[in-house]
Amino acid sequence: MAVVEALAQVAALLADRTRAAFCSALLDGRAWTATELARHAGVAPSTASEHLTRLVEGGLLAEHRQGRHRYVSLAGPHVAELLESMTAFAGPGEKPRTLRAASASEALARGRTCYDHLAGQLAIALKTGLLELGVLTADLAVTRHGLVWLGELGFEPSKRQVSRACLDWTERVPHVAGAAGAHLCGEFLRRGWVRRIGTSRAVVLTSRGEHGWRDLGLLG
Amino acid sequence: MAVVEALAQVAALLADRTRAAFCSALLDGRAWTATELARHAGVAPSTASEHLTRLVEGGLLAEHRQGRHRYVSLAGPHVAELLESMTAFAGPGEKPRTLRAASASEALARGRTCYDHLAGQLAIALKTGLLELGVLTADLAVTRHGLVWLGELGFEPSKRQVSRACLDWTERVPHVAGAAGAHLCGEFLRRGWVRRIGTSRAVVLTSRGEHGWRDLGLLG
DNA sequence: GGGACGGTTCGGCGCTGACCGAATCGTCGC
DNA sequence: GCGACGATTCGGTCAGCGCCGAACCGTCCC
Repeated sequence: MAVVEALAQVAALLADRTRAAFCSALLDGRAWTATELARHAGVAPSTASEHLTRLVEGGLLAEHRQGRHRYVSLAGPHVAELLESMTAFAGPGEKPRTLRAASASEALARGRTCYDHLAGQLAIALKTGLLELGVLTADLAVTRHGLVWLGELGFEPSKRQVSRACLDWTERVPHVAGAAGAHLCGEFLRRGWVRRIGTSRAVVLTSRGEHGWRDLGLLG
Repeated sequence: MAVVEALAQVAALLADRTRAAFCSALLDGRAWTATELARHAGVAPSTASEHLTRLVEGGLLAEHRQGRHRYVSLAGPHVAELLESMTAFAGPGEKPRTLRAASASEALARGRTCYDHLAGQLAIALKTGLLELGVLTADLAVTRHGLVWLGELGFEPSKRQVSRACLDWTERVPHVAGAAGAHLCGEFLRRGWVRRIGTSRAVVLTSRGEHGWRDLGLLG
Protein backbone atom coordinates (compact mmCIF):
# COMPACT_ATOMS: atom_id res chain seq x y z
CA MET A 1 0.00 0.00 0.00
CA ALA A 2 3.00 2.23 0.52
CA VAL A 3 3.66 1.82 -3.17
CA VAL A 4 0.21 3.13 -4.03
CA GLU A 5 0.83 6.13 -1.83
CA ALA A 6 4.10 6.87 -3.61
CA LEU A 7 2.47 6.51 -7.01
CA ALA A 8 -0.26 8.97 -6.07
CA GLN A 9 2.29 11.43 -4.74
CA VAL A 10 4.42 11.54 -7.85
CA ALA A 11 1.28 11.83 -9.96
CA ALA A 12 0.02 14.66 -7.78
CA LEU A 13 3.21 16.58 -8.49
CA LEU A 14 2.37 16.58 -12.18
CA ALA A 15 -1.38 16.91 -11.77
CA ASP A 16 -1.21 20.66 -11.53
CA ARG A 17 -1.27 22.75 -14.69
CA THR A 18 1.45 25.08 -13.54
CA ARG A 19 3.84 22.39 -12.35
CA ALA A 20 3.25 20.44 -15.54
CA ALA A 21 4.09 23.57 -17.54
CA PHE A 22 7.33 23.93 -15.57
CA CYS A 23 8.38 20.36 -16.26
CA SER A 24 7.40 20.59 -19.88
CA ALA A 25 9.53 23.71 -20.31
CA LEU A 26 12.45 22.04 -18.58
CA LEU A 27 12.28 19.18 -21.08
CA ASP A 28 14.55 21.31 -23.27
CA GLY A 29 17.30 20.01 -20.98
CA ARG A 30 18.47 23.41 -19.82
CA ALA A 31 18.37 25.10 -16.42
CA TRP A 32 15.80 27.87 -15.94
CA THR A 33 15.56 30.46 -13.19
CA ALA A 34 12.50 30.65 -10.97
CA THR A 35 11.36 33.94 -12.47
CA GLU A 36 11.68 32.71 -16.03
CA LEU A 37 9.45 29.77 -15.20
CA ALA A 38 6.95 31.98 -13.38
CA ARG A 39 6.60 34.25 -16.39
CA HIS A 40 6.46 31.28 -18.73
CA ALA A 41 3.56 29.76 -16.82
CA GLY A 42 1.85 33.06 -16.06
CA VAL A 43 1.88 32.90 -12.26
CA ALA A 44 3.24 35.14 -9.51
CA PRO A 45 6.87 34.57 -8.46
CA SER A 46 5.70 33.55 -5.00
CA THR A 47 3.52 30.84 -6.47
CA ALA A 48 6.34 29.57 -8.65
CA SER A 49 8.68 29.45 -5.69
CA GLU A 50 6.37 27.15 -3.76
CA HIS A 51 5.83 24.87 -6.74
CA LEU A 52 9.56 24.58 -7.34
CA THR A 53 10.17 23.62 -3.74
CA ARG A 54 7.64 20.82 -4.04
CA LEU A 55 9.06 19.56 -7.32
CA VAL A 56 12.59 19.52 -5.93
CA GLU A 57 11.52 17.73 -2.76
CA GLY A 58 9.64 15.23 -4.88
CA GLY A 59 12.82 14.38 -6.76
CA LEU A 60 11.65 15.57 -10.14
CA LEU A 61 13.87 18.63 -10.32
CA ALA A 62 17.42 19.42 -9.28
CA GLU A 63 18.28 22.90 -8.11
CA HIS A 64 21.51 24.76 -8.02
CA ARG A 65 21.74 28.16 -6.40
CA GLN A 66 24.05 30.78 -7.74
CA GLY A 67 24.12 34.20 -6.16
CA ARG A 68 20.58 35.47 -6.02
CA HIS A 69 19.40 33.06 -8.71
CA ARG A 70 17.81 29.67 -8.26
CA TYR A 71 18.41 27.52 -11.28
CA VAL A 72 16.34 24.38 -11.67
CA SER A 73 16.55 21.57 -14.18
CA LEU A 74 15.20 18.06 -14.55
CA ALA A 75 16.76 15.70 -12.02
CA GLY A 76 18.00 13.37 -14.76
CA PRO A 77 17.21 11.42 -17.91
CA HIS A 78 14.84 9.16 -15.99
CA VAL A 79 12.60 12.13 -15.27
CA ALA A 80 12.63 13.15 -18.92
CA GLU A 81 11.66 9.64 -19.94
CA LEU A 82 8.84 9.57 -17.43
CA LEU A 83 7.52 12.89 -18.70
CA GLU A 84 7.71 11.88 -22.34
CA SER A 85 5.95 8.60 -21.75
CA MET A 86 3.18 10.33 -19.83
CA THR A 87 2.84 12.96 -22.52
CA ALA A 88 2.77 10.29 -25.19
CA PHE A 89 -0.01 8.57 -23.32
CA ALA A 90 -1.93 11.79 -22.88
CA GLY A 91 -2.00 11.75 -26.63
CA PRO A 92 -1.97 14.13 -29.52
CA GLY A 93 -4.65 16.29 -27.95
CA GLU A 94 -6.74 18.69 -29.96
CA LYS A 95 -5.47 20.91 -32.71
CA PRO A 96 -3.94 24.29 -31.90
CA ARG A 97 -6.29 27.25 -32.30
CA THR A 98 -4.21 30.24 -33.30
CA LEU A 99 -1.88 30.59 -36.25
CA ARG A 100 0.99 31.39 -33.92
CA ALA A 101 0.37 28.27 -31.87
CA ALA A 102 0.01 26.19 -35.03
CA SER A 103 3.34 27.22 -36.48
CA ALA A 104 5.05 26.74 -33.13
CA SER A 105 3.68 23.23 -32.70
CA GLU A 106 4.56 22.45 -36.29
CA ALA A 107 8.16 23.42 -35.61
CA LEU A 108 8.16 21.17 -32.56
CA ALA A 109 6.79 18.27 -34.56
CA ARG A 110 9.48 18.77 -37.19
CA GLY A 111 12.33 18.52 -34.71
CA ARG A 112 13.05 19.20 -31.07
CA THR A 113 15.23 18.12 -28.20
CA CYS A 114 13.80 15.77 -25.60
CA TYR A 115 16.03 16.51 -22.60
CA ASP A 116 19.34 15.26 -24.02
CA HIS A 117 18.38 13.61 -27.30
CA LEU A 118 16.48 14.41 -30.51
CA ALA A 119 12.75 13.97 -31.04
CA GLY A 120 10.14 14.65 -33.71
CA GLN A 121 10.36 13.95 -37.43
CA LEU A 122 14.08 14.68 -37.35
CA ALA A 123 14.61 11.93 -34.78
CA ILE A 124 12.58 9.47 -36.81
CA ALA A 125 14.65 10.26 -39.89
CA LEU A 126 17.77 9.67 -37.82
CA LYS A 127 16.41 6.37 -36.56
CA THR A 128 15.56 5.25 -40.08
CA GLY A 129 19.07 6.06 -41.21
CA LEU A 130 20.62 4.20 -38.31
CA LEU A 131 18.44 1.18 -39.05
CA GLU A 132 19.54 1.15 -42.70
CA LEU A 133 23.18 1.43 -41.70
CA GLY A 134 22.75 -1.56 -39.41
CA VAL A 135 23.67 0.46 -36.34
CA LEU A 136 20.38 -0.43 -34.70
CA THR A 137 18.11 -3.46 -34.67
CA ALA A 138 14.38 -3.12 -35.16
CA ASP A 139 13.99 -3.09 -31.37
CA LEU A 140 16.38 -0.11 -31.23
CA ALA A 141 19.24 -2.02 -29.67
CA VAL A 142 22.76 -1.09 -30.82
CA THR A 143 24.51 -3.81 -32.82
CA ARG A 144 28.15 -4.77 -32.45
CA HIS A 145 28.83 -2.96 -35.71
CA GLY A 146 26.84 -0.02 -34.37
CA LEU A 147 29.16 0.36 -31.41
CA VAL A 148 32.12 0.71 -33.76
CA TRP A 149 30.20 3.20 -35.90
CA LEU A 150 29.29 5.27 -32.84
CA GLY A 151 32.86 5.07 -31.59
CA GLU A 152 34.03 6.82 -34.74
CA LEU A 153 31.79 9.71 -33.74
CA GLY A 154 33.46 9.88 -30.34
CA PHE A 155 31.02 7.74 -28.40
CA GLU A 156 32.36 5.89 -25.39
CA PRO A 157 30.25 3.35 -23.49
CA SER A 158 29.53 4.16 -19.86
CA LYS A 159 27.39 2.53 -17.20
CA ARG A 160 24.33 4.21 -18.69
CA GLN A 161 22.17 2.07 -20.96
CA VAL A 162 23.46 2.50 -24.49
CA SER A 163 20.16 2.71 -26.30
CA ARG A 164 16.63 3.08 -25.12
CA ALA A 165 13.33 3.45 -26.91
CA CYS A 166 11.49 6.66 -26.03
CA LEU A 167 7.98 7.05 -27.37
CA ASP A 168 7.73 10.16 -29.52
CA TRP A 169 4.56 12.01 -28.64
CA THR A 170 4.14 13.74 -31.97
CA GLU A 171 5.12 10.84 -34.23
CA ARG A 172 3.66 8.08 -32.04
CA VAL A 173 6.59 5.77 -32.73
CA PRO A 174 9.72 5.26 -30.63
CA HIS A 175 12.88 7.25 -31.20
CA VAL A 176 16.40 6.69 -29.85
CA ALA A 177 17.21 7.81 -26.32
CA GLY A 178 19.80 6.55 -23.84
CA ALA A 179 23.53 7.19 -23.95
CA ALA A 180 23.75 6.82 -27.72
CA GLY A 181 20.87 9.19 -28.36
CA ALA A 182 22.34 11.75 -26.02
CA HIS A 183 25.79 11.52 -27.57
CA LEU A 184 24.51 11.93 -31.11
CA CYS A 185 22.38 14.93 -30.18
CA GLY A 186 25.25 16.60 -28.36
CA GLU A 187 27.64 15.90 -31.21
CA PHE A 188 25.25 17.27 -33.83
CA LEU A 189 24.70 20.46 -31.84
CA ARG A 190 28.44 20.87 -31.27
CA ARG A 191 29.20 20.46 -34.97
CA GLY A 192 26.50 22.94 -35.93
CA TRP A 193 24.59 20.25 -37.81
CA VAL A 194 21.53 20.87 -35.71
CA ARG A 195 20.58 24.30 -34.40
CA ARG A 196 18.03 25.49 -31.88
CA ILE A 197 15.29 27.81 -33.12
CA GLY A 198 15.25 30.87 -30.88
CA THR A 199 15.05 29.83 -27.26
CA SER A 200 12.55 27.03 -27.72
CA ARG A 201 13.00 23.27 -27.75
CA ALA A 202 12.55 23.25 -31.52
CA VAL A 203 15.58 22.46 -33.67
CA VAL A 204 16.36 22.26 -37.39
CA LEU A 205 18.89 20.37 -39.47
CA THR A 206 21.23 22.99 -40.97
CA SER A 207 22.49 22.70 -44.54
CA ARG A 208 25.85 21.74 -43.10
CA GLY A 209 24.06 19.10 -41.11
CA GLU A 210 22.31 17.77 -44.17
CA HIS A 211 25.70 17.44 -45.79
CA GLY A 212 27.13 15.68 -42.77
CA TRP A 213 24.23 13.24 -42.51
CA ARG A 214 24.55 12.44 -46.21
CA ASP A 215 28.27 11.75 -45.83
CA LEU A 216 27.54 9.38 -42.97
CA GLY A 217 24.94 7.60 -45.08
CA LEU A 218 22.07 8.67 -42.85
CA LEU A 219 20.10 10.26 -45.68
CA GLY A 220 19.01 8.74 -48.94
CA MET B 1 0.11 24.35 -24.21
CA ALA B 2 -2.60 21.82 -25.01
CA VAL B 3 0.00 19.15 -24.36
CA VAL B 4 0.67 20.48 -20.88
CA GLU B 5 -3.03 20.39 -20.18
CA ALA B 6 -3.24 16.75 -21.26
CA LEU B 7 -0.24 15.80 -19.17
CA ALA B 8 -1.77 17.38 -16.08
CA GLN B 9 -5.07 15.61 -16.72
CA VAL B 10 -3.63 12.13 -16.96
CA ALA B 11 -1.50 12.82 -13.89
CA ALA B 12 -4.56 14.04 -12.02
CA LEU B 13 -6.26 10.72 -12.69
CA LEU B 14 -3.52 8.94 -10.79
CA ALA B 15 -2.97 11.63 -8.19
CA ASP B 16 -5.74 10.31 -5.99
CA ARG B 17 -4.97 7.60 -3.46
CA THR B 18 -8.09 5.63 -4.24
CA ARG B 19 -7.76 5.75 -8.00
CA ALA B 20 -4.08 4.81 -7.70
CA ALA B 21 -5.09 1.84 -5.57
CA PHE B 22 -7.59 0.76 -8.24
CA CYS B 23 -5.00 0.88 -11.00
CA SER B 24 -2.41 -0.85 -8.87
CA ALA B 25 -4.81 -3.69 -8.16
CA LEU B 26 -5.67 -3.97 -11.84
CA LEU B 27 -2.00 -4.43 -12.66
CA ASP B 28 -2.59 -8.11 -12.06
CA GLY B 29 -4.02 -8.06 -15.58
CA ARG B 30 -7.45 -9.36 -14.61
CA ALA B 31 -10.86 -7.70 -14.66
CA TRP B 32 -12.37 -6.64 -11.33
CA THR B 33 -15.93 -5.65 -10.50
CA ALA B 34 -16.70 -2.23 -9.09
CA THR B 35 -17.61 -3.60 -5.67
CA GLU B 36 -14.45 -5.64 -5.39
CA LEU B 37 -12.38 -2.56 -6.06
CA ALA B 38 -14.42 -0.49 -3.61
CA ARG B 39 -13.83 -2.98 -0.82
CA HIS B 40 -10.18 -3.31 -1.77
CA ALA B 41 -9.64 0.42 -1.49
CA GLY B 42 -11.90 0.90 1.51
CA VAL B 43 -14.40 3.35 0.01
CA ALA B 44 -18.17 3.36 -0.48
CA PRO B 45 -19.50 1.78 -3.69
CA SER B 46 -20.84 5.14 -4.80
CA THR B 47 -17.40 6.68 -4.50
CA ALA B 48 -15.82 3.83 -6.44
CA SER B 49 -18.38 4.18 -9.19
CA GLU B 50 -17.51 7.80 -9.77
CA HIS B 51 -13.80 7.08 -9.79
CA LEU B 52 -14.21 4.28 -12.29
CA THR B 53 -16.18 6.50 -14.63
CA ARG B 54 -13.37 9.05 -14.59
CA LEU B 55 -10.69 6.43 -15.18
CA VAL B 56 -12.59 4.94 -18.10
CA GLU B 57 -13.24 8.34 -19.67
CA GLY B 58 -9.58 9.17 -19.23
CA GLY B 59 -8.61 6.12 -21.25
CA LEU B 60 -6.81 4.32 -18.46
CA LEU B 61 -9.38 1.59 -17.96
CA ALA B 62 -11.61 -0.45 -20.23
CA GLU B 63 -15.00 -1.55 -19.01
CA HIS B 64 -17.20 -4.33 -20.04
CA ARG B 65 -20.70 -4.68 -18.61
CA GLN B 66 -22.20 -8.04 -17.99
CA GLY B 67 -25.62 -8.28 -16.41
CA ARG B 68 -25.60 -6.28 -13.23
CA HIS B 69 -21.81 -6.34 -13.03
CA ARG B 70 -19.37 -3.75 -14.28
CA TYR B 71 -16.02 -5.31 -15.00
CA VAL B 72 -13.04 -3.02 -15.45
CA SER B 73 -9.49 -3.77 -16.51
CA LEU B 74 -6.48 -1.82 -17.70
CA ALA B 75 -7.04 -0.42 -21.17
CA GLY B 76 -3.94 -2.16 -22.52
CA PRO B 77 -0.26 -2.94 -22.10
CA HIS B 78 0.63 0.71 -22.63
CA VAL B 79 -1.25 1.62 -19.46
CA ALA B 80 0.54 -1.10 -17.52
CA GLU B 81 3.88 0.18 -18.72
CA LEU B 82 3.01 3.71 -17.78
CA LEU B 83 1.98 2.60 -14.29
CA GLU B 84 5.09 0.51 -13.76
CA SER B 85 7.41 3.28 -14.88
CA MET B 86 5.71 5.75 -12.58
CA THR B 87 5.84 3.31 -9.70
CA ALA B 88 9.49 2.61 -10.41
CA PHE B 89 10.15 6.32 -10.28
CA ALA B 90 8.21 6.75 -7.07
CA GLY B 91 10.80 4.40 -5.72
CA PRO B 92 11.13 1.67 -3.18
CA GLY B 93 9.32 3.70 -0.54
CA GLU B 94 9.65 2.95 3.13
CA LYS B 95 9.62 -0.47 4.68
CA PRO B 96 6.33 -2.19 5.47
CA ARG B 97 5.25 -1.94 9.10
CA THR B 98 3.31 -5.06 9.97
CA LEU B 99 4.40 -8.67 9.66
CA ARG B 100 1.48 -9.40 7.38
CA ALA B 101 2.40 -6.54 5.07
CA ALA B 102 6.05 -7.57 5.13
CA SER B 103 5.39 -11.13 4.03
CA ALA B 104 2.97 -9.97 1.36
CA SER B 105 5.46 -7.50 -0.09
CA GLU B 106 8.17 -10.15 0.13
CA ALA B 107 6.05 -12.49 -1.95
CA LEU B 108 5.52 -9.72 -4.49
CA ALA B 109 9.24 -9.05 -4.67
CA ARG B 110 9.92 -12.74 -5.24
CA GLY B 111 7.62 -12.98 -8.24
CA ARG B 112 4.50 -11.35 -9.60
CA THR B 113 2.71 -10.60 -12.81
CA CYS B 114 2.95 -7.11 -14.27
CA TYR B 115 -0.20 -6.97 -16.41
CA ASP B 116 0.69 -9.68 -18.93
CA HIS B 117 4.29 -10.54 -18.15
CA LEU B 118 6.43 -11.62 -15.19
CA ALA B 119 8.14 -9.28 -12.75
CA GLY B 120 10.21 -9.48 -9.57
CA GLN B 121 13.12 -11.78 -8.81
CA LEU B 122 11.52 -14.50 -10.91
CA ALA B 123 11.53 -12.24 -13.96
CA ILE B 124 15.14 -11.30 -13.39
CA ALA B 125 16.08 -14.96 -13.20
CA LEU B 126 14.22 -15.52 -16.44
CA LYS B 127 16.00 -12.62 -18.07
CA THR B 128 19.38 -13.92 -16.93
CA GLY B 129 18.59 -17.32 -18.39
CA LEU B 130 17.47 -15.83 -21.69
CA LEU B 131 20.66 -13.76 -21.87
CA GLU B 132 22.82 -16.84 -21.30
CA LEU B 133 20.93 -18.75 -23.96
CA GLY B 134 21.54 -15.93 -26.41
CA VAL B 135 17.84 -15.29 -26.85
CA LEU B 136 18.28 -11.69 -25.78
CA THR B 137 20.97 -9.07 -26.17
CA ALA B 138 22.11 -6.97 -23.23
CA ASP B 139 19.66 -4.26 -24.33
CA LEU B 140 16.86 -6.85 -24.11
CA ALA B 141 16.30 -7.12 -27.85
CA VAL B 142 15.43 -10.56 -29.22
CA THR B 143 18.14 -12.07 -31.42
CA ARG B 144 17.51 -13.95 -34.65
CA HIS B 145 18.29 -17.16 -32.77
CA GLY B 146 15.95 -16.01 -30.02
CA LEU B 147 13.03 -15.78 -32.44
CA VAL B 148 13.54 -19.43 -33.37
CA TRP B 149 13.81 -20.41 -29.70
CA LEU B 150 10.61 -18.55 -28.87
CA GLY B 151 8.90 -20.09 -31.88
CA GLU B 152 9.49 -23.54 -30.43
CA LEU B 153 7.47 -22.39 -27.43
CA GLY B 154 4.60 -21.39 -29.69
CA PHE B 155 5.44 -17.73 -30.09
CA GLU B 156 4.28 -16.03 -33.26
CA PRO B 157 5.34 -12.48 -34.13
CA SER B 158 2.54 -9.93 -34.45
CA LYS B 159 2.45 -6.22 -34.99
CA ARG B 160 3.18 -5.67 -31.31
CA GLN B 161 6.79 -4.92 -30.40
CA VAL B 162 8.54 -8.23 -29.70
CA SER B 163 10.54 -7.23 -26.68
CA ARG B 164 10.47 -4.21 -24.46
CA ALA B 165 12.37 -3.25 -21.34
CA CYS B 166 10.09 -2.58 -18.37
CA LEU B 167 11.71 -1.21 -15.24
CA ASP B 168 11.10 -3.55 -12.33
CA TRP B 169 10.14 -1.49 -9.30
CA THR B 170 11.35 -3.97 -6.71
CA GLU B 171 14.56 -5.06 -8.42
CA ARG B 172 15.38 -1.69 -9.97
CA VAL B 173 16.60 -3.29 -13.19
CA PRO B 174 14.66 -3.86 -16.40
CA HIS B 175 12.78 -7.07 -17.06
CA VAL B 176 11.28 -8.39 -20.29
CA ALA B 177 7.91 -7.07 -21.43
CA GLY B 178 6.38 -6.77 -24.89
CA ALA B 179 4.93 -9.60 -26.96
CA ALA B 180 7.68 -12.06 -25.99
CA GLY B 181 7.30 -11.36 -22.26
CA ALA B 182 3.55 -11.75 -22.49
CA HIS B 183 3.77 -15.01 -24.42
CA LEU B 184 6.25 -16.57 -22.01
CA CYS B 185 4.17 -15.60 -18.98
CA GLY B 186 0.99 -16.95 -20.52
CA GLU B 187 2.69 -20.16 -21.57
CA PHE B 188 4.21 -20.73 -18.12
CA LEU B 189 0.85 -20.20 -16.44
CA ARG B 190 -0.88 -22.51 -18.93
CA ARG B 191 1.69 -25.26 -18.35
CA GLY B 192 1.42 -24.90 -14.59
CA TRP B 193 5.06 -23.91 -14.34
CA VAL B 194 4.09 -20.69 -12.63
CA ARG B 195 1.13 -20.43 -10.26
CA ARG B 196 -0.66 -17.49 -8.68
CA ILE B 197 -0.63 -17.28 -4.89
CA GLY B 198 -4.23 -16.90 -3.73
CA THR B 199 -5.90 -14.05 -5.54
CA SER B 200 -2.96 -11.66 -5.47
CA ARG B 201 -0.51 -10.65 -8.17
CA ALA B 202 2.17 -12.76 -6.51
CA VAL B 203 3.30 -15.92 -8.30
CA VAL B 204 5.73 -18.77 -7.63
CA LEU B 205 7.71 -21.15 -9.79
CA THR B 206 6.27 -24.62 -9.17
CA SER B 207 8.51 -27.69 -8.91
CA ARG B 208 7.23 -28.70 -12.34
CA GLY B 209 8.21 -25.27 -13.53
CA GLU B 210 11.67 -25.57 -12.07
CA HIS B 211 12.04 -28.79 -13.98
CA GLY B 212 10.81 -27.19 -17.18
CA TRP B 213 13.09 -24.21 -16.86
CA ARG B 214 16.06 -26.49 -16.25
CA ASP B 215 15.22 -28.52 -19.34
CA LEU B 216 15.11 -25.36 -21.40
CA GLY B 217 18.49 -24.33 -20.00
CA LEU B 218 17.06 -21.35 -18.17
CA LEU B 219 18.43 -22.41 -14.79
CA GLY B 220 21.94 -23.34 -13.82
C1' DG C 1 25.31 53.16 1.80
C1' DG C 2 21.36 52.83 -1.09
C1' DG C 3 18.47 51.26 -4.72
C1' DA C 4 17.19 47.48 -7.78
C1' DC C 5 15.98 42.98 -8.18
C1' DG C 6 15.55 37.78 -7.55
C1' DG C 7 13.58 34.89 -4.37
C1' DT C 8 10.92 33.44 -0.14
C1' DT C 9 7.48 33.48 3.65
C1' DC C 10 3.01 34.17 5.30
C1' DG C 11 -1.91 35.14 5.63
C1' DG C 12 -6.10 34.78 3.46
C1' DC C 13 -9.35 33.78 -0.26
C1' DG C 14 -11.92 30.69 -3.27
C1' DC C 15 -12.53 26.62 -5.81
C1' DT C 16 -12.06 21.87 -6.69
C1' DG C 17 -12.89 17.37 -5.61
C1' DA C 18 -13.15 13.27 -2.49
C1' DC C 19 -16.26 11.31 0.44
C1' DC C 20 -20.63 9.48 2.34
C1' DG C 21 -25.64 8.26 2.84
C1' DA C 22 -30.04 7.91 0.93
C1' DA C 23 -32.75 7.06 -2.85
C1' DT C 24 -33.21 4.82 -7.26
C1' DC C 25 -32.54 1.71 -11.27
C1' DG C 26 -31.63 -2.97 -13.31
C1' DT C 27 -30.62 -7.61 -13.09
C1' DC C 28 -30.82 -12.09 -11.05
C1' DG C 29 -32.90 -15.91 -8.68
C1' DC C 30 -36.56 -17.84 -6.01
C1' DG D 1 -44.04 -11.00 -8.54
C1' DC D 2 -40.80 -10.17 -4.90
C1' DG D 3 -36.61 -9.74 -2.38
C1' DA D 4 -31.57 -9.50 -2.78
C1' DC D 5 -27.89 -7.29 -4.62
C1' DG D 6 -24.70 -4.70 -7.78
C1' DA D 7 -24.37 -0.29 -9.51
C1' DT D 8 -25.53 4.62 -10.08
C1' DT D 9 -27.24 9.39 -9.10
C1' DC D 10 -27.67 13.24 -6.24
C1' DG D 11 -27.20 16.41 -2.44
C1' DG D 12 -24.36 18.05 1.04
C1' DT D 13 -20.11 18.39 3.80
C1' DC D 14 -15.39 19.18 4.44
C1' DA D 15 -10.38 19.29 3.61
C1' DG D 16 -6.81 20.42 0.56
C1' DC D 17 -4.48 23.30 -2.34
C1' DG D 18 -3.49 26.77 -5.90
C1' DC D 19 -3.37 31.50 -6.14
C1' DC D 20 -2.17 36.29 -4.96
C1' DG D 21 -0.27 40.44 -2.54
C1' DA D 22 2.48 42.32 1.01
C1' DA D 23 6.35 42.11 3.69
C1' DC D 24 10.86 40.59 4.03
C1' DC D 25 15.68 38.64 3.10
C1' DG D 26 20.08 38.40 0.17
C1' DT D 27 22.74 39.61 -3.55
C1' DC D 28 24.44 42.69 -6.96
C1' DC D 29 25.82 47.08 -8.67
C1' DC D 30 26.47 51.94 -8.59
